[in-house]
Amino acid sequence: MNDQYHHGDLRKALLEASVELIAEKGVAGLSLREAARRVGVSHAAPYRHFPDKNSVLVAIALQGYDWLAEAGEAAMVAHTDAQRRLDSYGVAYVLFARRHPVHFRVMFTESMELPEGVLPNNQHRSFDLLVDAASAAVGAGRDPLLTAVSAWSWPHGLAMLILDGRVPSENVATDEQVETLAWRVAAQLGGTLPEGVL
Amino acid sequence: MNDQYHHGDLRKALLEASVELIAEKGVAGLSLREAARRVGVSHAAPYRHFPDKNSVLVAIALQGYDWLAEAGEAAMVAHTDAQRRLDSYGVAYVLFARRHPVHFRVMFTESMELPEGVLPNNQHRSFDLLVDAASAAVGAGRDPLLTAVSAWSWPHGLAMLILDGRVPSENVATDEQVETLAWRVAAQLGGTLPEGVL
DNA sequence: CCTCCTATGTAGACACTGTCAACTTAGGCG
DNA sequence: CGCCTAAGTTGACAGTGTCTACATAGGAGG
Repeated sequence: MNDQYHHGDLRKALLEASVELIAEKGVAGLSLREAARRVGVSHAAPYRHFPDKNSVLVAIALQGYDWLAEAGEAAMVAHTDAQRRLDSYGVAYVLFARRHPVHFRVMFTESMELPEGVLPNNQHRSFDLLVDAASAAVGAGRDPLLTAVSAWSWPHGLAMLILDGRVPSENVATDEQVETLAWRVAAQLGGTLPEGVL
Repeated sequence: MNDQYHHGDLRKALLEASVELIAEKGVAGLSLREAARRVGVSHAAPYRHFPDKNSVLVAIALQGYDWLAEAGEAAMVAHTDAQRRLDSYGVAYVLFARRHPVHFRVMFTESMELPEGVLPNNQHRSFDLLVDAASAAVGAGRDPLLTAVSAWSWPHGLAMLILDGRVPSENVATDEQVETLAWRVAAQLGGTLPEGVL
């Protein structure tokens, strides 16, 4: 009986409905009124939980950054070799984008404006991870920034291209295929292929 | 005296105003009515030249694909070594994104839907170029698709990260810096640095 | 030179959106 | 038990994309 006046956890329900909506119609297709409608609440109710539409996007993005950090950590912990750790992060990055396409898109959508002070320069665990791993992988005298940017660029691009349907779909039909492709790209770009990835 | 009833070339003027608007407020901030207003024409006038808002985005994107193809060709023609040609394409790709950020964003924005039959699977000169160069760079028995995807992923990611302000801005303040960074990333990812790029 | 046809423009309407202000209600705390 | 406040509602406003009906100008054909 929580479909009364007071909803159980409207904030959460709205976020879920928003993610669904974005999955259906894209980030630009998100409408707070439609989300409210789906949750069975009036059109202005969302404003009791979010100051504006952008804040909904921010909430989804922050959730995504956390998940990405977890996935990256989990992937790197299995390896000790610095380059292998970087590659693992990259593969996990691509796989994350594939498994949470809505969150990934929102994280990097132009129309979402992060509040001042929150990741103005990528100050988030998910990015610190990358920078730390890059520093560790850098030989004396090499540039950690360059290493980090390189290690970030290819998974970011690959993830985007896959989500945009720019990689022939028969090559990215399953999560396994995506993971294999990511490893092979990593190898092609200077890493070494771990055993058992073909 | 073309501020009469009939505008000189309203279609072109609208496209220019749209690009300006997007530069100011992002792709999501484009409004046909506002563009019409800036051009000094009524709110429905754009519909004499474009069936809908999406078509404006498509027109901008197609323009961008053409420019990208030109830039890629121009960059590759100077080199004969296959890997060097691929890297050159990548660097030109990043530089293109930097010089035409609006077009680049529109080209890869989720909210633009290309009409059926136009680049459904990247059938455009700009992408053919890449695939051809990849095929040429592939040793016997290696996978051309993998090579193309790899060679596309890093510039695409790097370009996106730069445009999103995710690369510390002091490292990408000028076109020269961007070009140098792109070359260094290419080298870091398996290519070889051409002479004179530091 | 005049007339009429059509491409190009305008005006007005509709449904939808984000957002605000004013009102209502329910549920927990004194 | 009553009241305060967090949470939800209703109604309004400006802005949007898009449609339909109307207006006009400028060139083609007589």
